Amino acid sequence: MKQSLLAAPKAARSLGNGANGSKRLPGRPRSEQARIAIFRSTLKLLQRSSFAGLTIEAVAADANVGKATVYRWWPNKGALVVDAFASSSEKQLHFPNTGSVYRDITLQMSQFLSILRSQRGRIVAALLAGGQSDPEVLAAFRDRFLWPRREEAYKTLRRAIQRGELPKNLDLNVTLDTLYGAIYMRFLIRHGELTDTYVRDVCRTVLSGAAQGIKRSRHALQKTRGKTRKPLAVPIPEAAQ
Amino acid sequence: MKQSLLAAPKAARSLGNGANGSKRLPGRPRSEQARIAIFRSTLKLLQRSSFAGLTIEAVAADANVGKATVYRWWPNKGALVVDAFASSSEKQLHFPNTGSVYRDITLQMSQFLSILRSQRGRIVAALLAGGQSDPEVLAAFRDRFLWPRREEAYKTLRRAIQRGELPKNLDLNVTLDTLYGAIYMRFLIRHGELTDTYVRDVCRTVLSGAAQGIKRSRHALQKTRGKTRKPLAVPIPEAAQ
DNA sequence: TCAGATTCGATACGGTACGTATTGGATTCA
DNA sequence: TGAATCCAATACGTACCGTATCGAATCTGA
Repeated sequence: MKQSLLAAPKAARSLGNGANGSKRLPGRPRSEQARIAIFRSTLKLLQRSSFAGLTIEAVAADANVGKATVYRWWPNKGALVVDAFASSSEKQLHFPNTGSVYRDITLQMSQFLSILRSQRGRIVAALLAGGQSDPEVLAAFRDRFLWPRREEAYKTLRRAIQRGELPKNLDLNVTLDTLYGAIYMRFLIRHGELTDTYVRDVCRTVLSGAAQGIKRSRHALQKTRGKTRKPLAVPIPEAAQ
Repeated sequence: MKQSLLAAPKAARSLGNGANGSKRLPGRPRSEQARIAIFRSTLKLLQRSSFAGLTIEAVAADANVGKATVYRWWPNKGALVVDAFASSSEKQLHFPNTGSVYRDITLQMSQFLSILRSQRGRIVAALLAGGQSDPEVLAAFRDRFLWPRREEAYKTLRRAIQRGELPKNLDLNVTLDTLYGAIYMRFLIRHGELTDTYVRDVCRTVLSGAAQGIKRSRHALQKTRGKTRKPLAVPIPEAAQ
């Protein structure tokens, strides 16, 4: 029986002497110390190796833990890596609220970029690479990393729509995939530099395209009449100033 | 000594009884039949497995070829996969010249999409996944797949600039990464459907954004004066008609 | 015609990591 | 105290790695 990477570990035992009110199961409780050490070693080794190069044996050895202990709680490498990554990437990459979509998104993207460029970027690459052979790894990446951030991105775009910066009928997913796809593509294929200038260029292109909305050759005036659109504020690049 | 994946195989021996004018080296010539069979089996197995799951032993067995024969000509799995893929994807994915950037790119993108959705898409995924652990695989993907297509894409965009559909100072790489990044992202993360509608939405967003060019708050009139810009033709989506 | 060079498929080899099983000791509850 | 569960350590069979060796096949050049 295959086990979902998202489900709780194999046994629903409480961790350590957690005072979670419920009855503690008999027997020796799971070692919180071992769990932490395994996560730490997983992330540490992933920064020097790749997903394919990471071995459970090396993780167990580095964490001073029995190999069977790893296999007891995680069914495979993908589950372990996803868990370790998720535990380390919560409460990160929030969107600001500056009153300008362009600024909100470029700021968050720059944060994202600095993560991708750091050692932790290797982990994102490892997850996406491993996800191509294991659908559950990919699903876990989406559920535990992509969607939480995207929920915030939706709110950011909706605020912009309410301000009149973006049209009401904007397809949020297309907009976000176009924005972030440009980042992911350069990150994964590495055919160009991931700079803050690039972030600004991408945001300027996509957001000004999104601001135009659906072009109507005939009915444009009727639709926008009576609604004053606040023009999208996009900065002038230095070279053109 | 590490060998480049792009270089010729380990020995520069001619294939079969090739009448290439030059002197044939002594000894038994390399078997063209074996080479073809190895490529065929590699691609065949990659459609059912992943990059990580593919083994040289399985390829050799499927091709009825000695394992040493594979290792004689390709230093590792990455080199083999890249070679097999490149040999099968030449002369594909050309850009049309319809007189409209929007049509040129949506048409080529739809072609690309149908490849990604087919069994062959698994090979692209395998290359990009494998490339995250092996920089040479990624380099080979760029050199033998990405750049040849991008050269054509440059020409397509330059034609559009000459027609006045796109501004002269357009950053071609940013434009193309934004266009195709949206495709690669959905393809690799699989969080949304890869449909022709998506292709049109992405193209409309990016190209209308690119058409606006660099917004100048003060000097816009002077710059565009005397040059009649042919407006970018972007179709109206059905839902809005 | 034959010697030399090189490839071929087949097979054997040591090495590494896999995932499982077992063992003996530690920790907790009833 | 006994049952239950965890722990680290270790042994095990399997799969694939990449290399080496073998005799047979195929080509060049003398």
